[in-house]
Amino acid sequence: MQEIYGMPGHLIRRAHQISGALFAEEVGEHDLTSVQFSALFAIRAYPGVDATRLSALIAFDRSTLGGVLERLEAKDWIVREPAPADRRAKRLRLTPAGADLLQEVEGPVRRVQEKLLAPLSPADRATFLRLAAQLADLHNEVTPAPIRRAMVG
Amino acid sequence: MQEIYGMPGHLIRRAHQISGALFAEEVGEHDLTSVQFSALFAIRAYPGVDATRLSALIAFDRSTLGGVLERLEAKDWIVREPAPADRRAKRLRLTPAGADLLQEVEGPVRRVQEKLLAPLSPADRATFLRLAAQLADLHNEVTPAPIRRAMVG
DNA sequence: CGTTGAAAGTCAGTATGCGTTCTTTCAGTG
DNA sequence: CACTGAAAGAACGCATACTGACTTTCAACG
Repeated sequence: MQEIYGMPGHLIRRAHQISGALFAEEVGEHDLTSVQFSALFAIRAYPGVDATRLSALIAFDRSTLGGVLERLEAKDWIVREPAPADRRAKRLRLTPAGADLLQEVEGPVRRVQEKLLAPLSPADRATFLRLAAQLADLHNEVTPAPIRRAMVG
Repeated sequence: MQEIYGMPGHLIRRAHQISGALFAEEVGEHDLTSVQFSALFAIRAYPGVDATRLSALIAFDRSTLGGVLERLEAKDWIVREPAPADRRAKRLRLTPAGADLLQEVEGPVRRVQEKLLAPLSPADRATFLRLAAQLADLHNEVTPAPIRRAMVG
């Protein structure tokens, strides 16, 4: 079993599992998941994005994002208004309630990140983040790569 | 958006996403997921385990594991036989086909792990694994912790 | 030996995550 | 301006994940 415990794939799955558990612990009472938080955050940063660009921004699968946006809309945190120039696209915006919620949870979300890295020494935290970012960035071909400097908004 | 891109939670989600994509690329043709591979591997290491101990060994949610085992059984890779001493439990074993498959995919699975870490220098790979293991180990309270030295088999 | 609390599995409900397909709409081309 | 290929969403199917409830069975205890 040591083979599995040492596999990067297994360790990454565990880290993801832990990340989700911590997020639920700190933010779950707001009825918000980490995925939904990322979507709200990105919509605030780029008011009026369409779903496809949003999916690229935060590296979500397009199909998955549909359901996420549906739930956010049902909770009255975002609206999907038709784009004037393109009748296929729908522009996404936060509602006042969505903006309020986002502000409320930013503290708790920061705490999640701190708790997540708490087992590492401060120096190791920086190293871990650097290596994780490097790993993700250099694998942008295999998954929906984020558009860092997209022509959005 | 830089805030999100630098969050450990986001980076870990990306790493998990990439890991899954690489696994599908290398092993997907065998109709096997990374989750199913872990289960098969652990069952081979501990023939006769029950589902609850298996879930602890590989850090799976117990409810989730039910469906995974069902699919493995449907593909004739494992059998669930009633435990003689405890009529609640079902002992898990590989079928010959399951054992064959596992051997077949071990090479490809190793390649997945190598590709996953390929963006890092050899020294950084070791560091990343060490830190990820440390992070996972020291968070064992918040999620189903693996029983490293369980009294199984 | 009967009661009781816990363990093993299952099931229902909700939320991702990804592949595939289909419709609608657009944009470039001849 | 008709045609074609591509883009944007929506919808369907499968596979995790996890919570909570429920049944069956066991084991410990008085």
